[in-house]
Amino acid sequence: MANIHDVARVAGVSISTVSYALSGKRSIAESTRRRIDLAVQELDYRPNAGAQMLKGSRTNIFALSAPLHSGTYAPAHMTFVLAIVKAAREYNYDVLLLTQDEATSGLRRVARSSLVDGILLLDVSTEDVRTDLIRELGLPATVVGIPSDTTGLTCVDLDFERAAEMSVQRLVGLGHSRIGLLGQAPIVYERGSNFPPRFRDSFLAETAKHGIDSAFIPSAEDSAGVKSALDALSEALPAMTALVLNSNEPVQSMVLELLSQRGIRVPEDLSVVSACSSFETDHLNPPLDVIPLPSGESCSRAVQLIMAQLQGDALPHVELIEPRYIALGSTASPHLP
Amino acid sequence: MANIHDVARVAGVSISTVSYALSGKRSIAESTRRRIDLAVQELDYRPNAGAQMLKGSRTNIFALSAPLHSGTYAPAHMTFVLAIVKAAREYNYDVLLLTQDEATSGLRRVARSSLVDGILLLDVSTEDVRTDLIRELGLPATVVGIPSDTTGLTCVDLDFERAAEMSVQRLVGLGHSRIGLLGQAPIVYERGSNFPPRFRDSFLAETAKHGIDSAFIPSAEDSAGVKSALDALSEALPAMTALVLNSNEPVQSMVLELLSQRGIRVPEDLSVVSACSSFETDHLNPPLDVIPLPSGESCSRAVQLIMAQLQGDALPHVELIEPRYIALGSTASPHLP
DNA sequence: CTGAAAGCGCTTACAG
DNA sequence: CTGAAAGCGCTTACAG
Repeated sequence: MANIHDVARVAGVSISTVSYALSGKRSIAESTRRRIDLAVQELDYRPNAGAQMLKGSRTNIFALSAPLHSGTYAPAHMTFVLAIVKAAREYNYDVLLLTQDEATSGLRRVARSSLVDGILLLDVSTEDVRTDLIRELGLPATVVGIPSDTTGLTCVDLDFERAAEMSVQRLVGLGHSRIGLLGQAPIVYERGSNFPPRFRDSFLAETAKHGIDSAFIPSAEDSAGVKSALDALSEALPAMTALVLNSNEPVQSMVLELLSQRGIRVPEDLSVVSACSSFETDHLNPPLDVIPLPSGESCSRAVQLIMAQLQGDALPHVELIEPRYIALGSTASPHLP
Repeated sequence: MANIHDVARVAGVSISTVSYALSGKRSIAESTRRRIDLAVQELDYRPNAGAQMLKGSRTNIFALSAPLHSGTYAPAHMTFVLAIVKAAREYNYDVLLLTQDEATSGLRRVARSSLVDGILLLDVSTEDVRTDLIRELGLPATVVGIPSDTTGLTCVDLDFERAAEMSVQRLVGLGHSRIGLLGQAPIVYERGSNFPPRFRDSFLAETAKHGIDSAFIPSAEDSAGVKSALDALSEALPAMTALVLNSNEPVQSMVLELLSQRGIRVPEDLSVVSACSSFETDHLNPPLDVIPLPSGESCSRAVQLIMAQLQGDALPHVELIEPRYIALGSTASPHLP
């Protein structure tokens, strides 16, 4: 493999000139730059990553801690992982993937060996051991999600509270006064996952604020579970005219299938909103109004925030992304009896 | 951050002794080793990754090229990614995640900058540009999946042909003579994905070999698509008594739901086999006989094979993993009319 | 606008 | 059983 000395020799300059030409850290005569570029091309030269890490102050690698918790919807998780990689690449950063098994030990290892410049945390729970570790390591880090104690952390996430409010306001604005919320699997609420409870609590607070009836039921992910969750919802909230879904794609599909089987039309008989969904709802039948879970935006912002920390001009803070409501025709004013 | 000189000073030895003590590459007096271990503990020392890369011949990082193709079932994909990371960690390797956007340029970049010791390819298609690149780079590499031209490549995958044979043989052994195969989305077969066609072709060959009737129908993934695929299958193969599913979890769920709705009992009226499935089938209703897609085994073997290449004792070859048939009660002898 | 040189933190022959 | 020293391939003050 060609090294910087080879390039310098071919271009007829010193290695420092080659280094500066490549980094752009000082001005180089046009003709010199041309010769260096040619030599680089000819030799297919790329600076050795190890040498750059050792000498430079950057490794250009981030660690991504992406544990797959039970109950986490894998496609959404995958979407975030890919979005992080994509966002990191825009700053010329690569991503080292760390998983469940090594949640804290792996982070500690890559941090202490100076293998990474920073840490990105995905899928944080309310009480997450990784957040303590991050405080201890003192490395630049961004958390996607909001743990209960955010002291000293940089966090970014969709504003789930606001998303719940938007869902309710939309439906209340249309005249609904009996709104149900179908949630995720019970385990998701128990294991301290951070956003489903945030959504649920805000939903309940907002409906209460408007003085209307509401009910929340979590739902298992198999068809029997969805069926019984829907039944429980009807029972808890007779004459429900609007339904907010905060669940994964198969569950939402099943709900629509069940409604159709029972002759319940959307939106004529029931308005339905798909809230904080990681997938497209326009191919559902019918397409659902949606507040998207903006993985691209969250991850892109997460990377920007870690880059700012690397440059030293950033203070720990929590950043909430404003939700967008996309109407696709699944909500309407309720039929008044 | 403490470096090797700090450790040497605290332990009262030379840096080379520290290095050898940590690498185990030469024998160290018990008392010396103890002092070094203590110093390492006290300083929380970890060798600098960049320096090790530069000086040592290994970076201890693999690149994992894991593009998410349209039509790929994300949970299965995620399972493989996690299994690769887990397997790599057992050899003290970390994994750098590369995605779609940079399929070849990213691999070239990390290879030419000596950032990685080898490359792992996931989800290869029959004609995959990444395989040519791997031949060109000459770096250790393992491909999970079987492209059409395997010359010079090290490949590992479940033996899908054999899995299809096993499914058919199981059913033929029970006396079935009209066996249907429900496949994945049509796009999966068109875009050159490597295993679904392998499974399909082997299924058709094996049923032909036994002289029995069979039919193959691909299936879209939404409930309407599954319904019409099942109908098409019944039409193509009237009086079908056994069904092989080579599809993702939501589709298999929907199939079982539809069968139940139509009063078709499993296995009394229809034997069903779940083939090459990345998910557990024991919580389906009813649980399905399954030939698992062994992501752990494939990935663990993929990493073993790349480690062997690093040690220089490995020749390019294709390695097929023998499928296992797990009976969970969803197959039985057909009712004779 | 360019170059010579120090040094980042290791590993590993070489030497005893 | 241990140490002194060279050198991996860069970056970056320092100097002109």
